[in-house]
Amino acid sequence: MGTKQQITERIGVLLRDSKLSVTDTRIKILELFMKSNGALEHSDFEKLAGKSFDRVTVYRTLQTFLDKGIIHKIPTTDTSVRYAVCKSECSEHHHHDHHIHFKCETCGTTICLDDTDVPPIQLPKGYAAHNVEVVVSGVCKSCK
Amino acid sequence: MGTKQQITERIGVLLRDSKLSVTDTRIKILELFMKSNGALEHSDFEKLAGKSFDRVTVYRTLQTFLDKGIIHKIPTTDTSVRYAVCKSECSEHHHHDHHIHFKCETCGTTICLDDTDVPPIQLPKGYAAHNVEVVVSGVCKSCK
DNA sequence: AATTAATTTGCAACATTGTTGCAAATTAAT
DNA sequence: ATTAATTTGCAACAATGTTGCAAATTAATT
Repeated sequence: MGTKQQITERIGVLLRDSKLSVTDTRIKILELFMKSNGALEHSDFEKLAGKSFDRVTVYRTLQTFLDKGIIHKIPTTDTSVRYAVCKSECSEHHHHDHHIHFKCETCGTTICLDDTDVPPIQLPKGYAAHNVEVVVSGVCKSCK
Repeated sequence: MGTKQQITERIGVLLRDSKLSVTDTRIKILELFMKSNGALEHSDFEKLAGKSFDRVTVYRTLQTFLDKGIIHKIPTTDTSVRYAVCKSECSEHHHHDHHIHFKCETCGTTICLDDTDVPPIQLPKGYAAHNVEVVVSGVCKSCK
């Protein structure tokens, strides 16, 4: 992962590449993503960072990162929205998240299984697929 | 689908089988599910049924139906929760929703593709799968 | 390096969504 | 028909998400 110094540097590059100002909030939020081994939801930022930034700023920052293809959403069956950082192939307006997501029922974390491809799906006649989301739930490596 | 009379009869049987009282609210909500060709979210009930029942009652009714295996949730990437009626194989505490879900980007409806199986997923070593959720988005038959 | 322009942030106020306790009403059981 | 059990609606609250706008920060310009 590199030193804290190096991470901050990498985040700076990432933000500038996305034509975004480099601000404390954005650095901090990306740091949280990189430290975490799983997906984060909105409430996690308040828990992890305390009151270091405003709720509204978090909403706006996450939306900005989504727009720029820096993070992506993971579907859930509850009202929370989970976010994870995209890999390099993602770009503005075009996400290439051809991986599946895994939610551990024991520890609760959701992770991207980057090396597990989404299988081809044979849809009924007349349907055109643009995107396939797969979320597997079960027990993860660390919890078994 | 049958006449309105027949539908009400079927709903009564369904509720009694689930050991639930047969009430106006429950009948009405199940009617809405059966009339609708897609999944419904909470706000739909207020739109479709107006003020005919209380918001709290809807929350509680949907929760009850979930508990009894009458309906199931469909994952989304937003804060809404979508529900659809289960097929007969579903029972209390055990859902067998081995079908995929399709969300049309044009008309916005989400449907169950009951005849499209969830493909097998090869997880990395150490992971155990209990449930696989697949949501495909694209253009549906009616919108193409 | 200082000034200006553009962007981002935080606050306040509000809108929406989900939850809980409890009394009244409805349904089921006797 | 009466009693018991369940369900509903209301009120009040908690949590979550949104918008406008002024102040602060960052980036661009001279």
